[in-house]
Amino acid sequence: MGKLEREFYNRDTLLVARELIGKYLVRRAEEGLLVCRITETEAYIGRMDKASHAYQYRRTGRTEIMFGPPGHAYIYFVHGMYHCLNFVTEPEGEPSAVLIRGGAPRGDEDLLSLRRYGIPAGRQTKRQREHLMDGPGKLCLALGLSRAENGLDLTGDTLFVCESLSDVGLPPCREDEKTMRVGTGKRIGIDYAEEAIEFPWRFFVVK
DNA sequence: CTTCAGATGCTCT
DNA sequence: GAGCATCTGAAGA
Repeated sequence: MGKLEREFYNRDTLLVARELIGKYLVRRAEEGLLVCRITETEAYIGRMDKASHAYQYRRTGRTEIMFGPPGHAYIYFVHGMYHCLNFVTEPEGEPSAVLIRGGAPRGDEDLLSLRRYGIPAGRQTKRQREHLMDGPGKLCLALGLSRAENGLDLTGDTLFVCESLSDVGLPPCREDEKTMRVGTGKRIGIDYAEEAIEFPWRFFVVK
């Protein structure tokens, strides 16, 4: 129980991606703890995956962090406007990561809403409430993550994953107590990846 | 509900 | 210079 340790990430990327579903992502910010339940992930394995930035061990300034030890954040900038959060997996030298594609707000929802929309949760429209962090770019906005956080050690205190809300002093969430099933499917937004388009490497919560 | 154009700038060749 | 692990609002069904 408690915060996930480095050995959790030092494993097969598909297993890590699947097991992250339902766990809690915590970011310690200046204004307080930003928390969400992880609801959607995708696996990327550089060794043989054409969708990975590190395909065939392609090592550049951007992919460098994936070649290091597991349990670190890989955050990159896309489409001129957004950021995507990943967790580095597998032993050092095997460039692999899990993309955090979506979350559900937990804890103080005002903090998340202020980061994402600049207004407290109570002033959100229904549409805003339902799409607060249901995509990788939106999730980074709500959690206040950008390249400044690239490389953060997930075994530290500023960005980490834990098993239970009680691990960060929050009461349990009714919704999360229900038995959860994990769905799988093709990854999103990788039309360039040829045969890798078909890999069922996306994982998500199904009610 | 779905589709689609446009925004916008870093990253790699 | 081309492309991108995205998002939004508008318009149509």
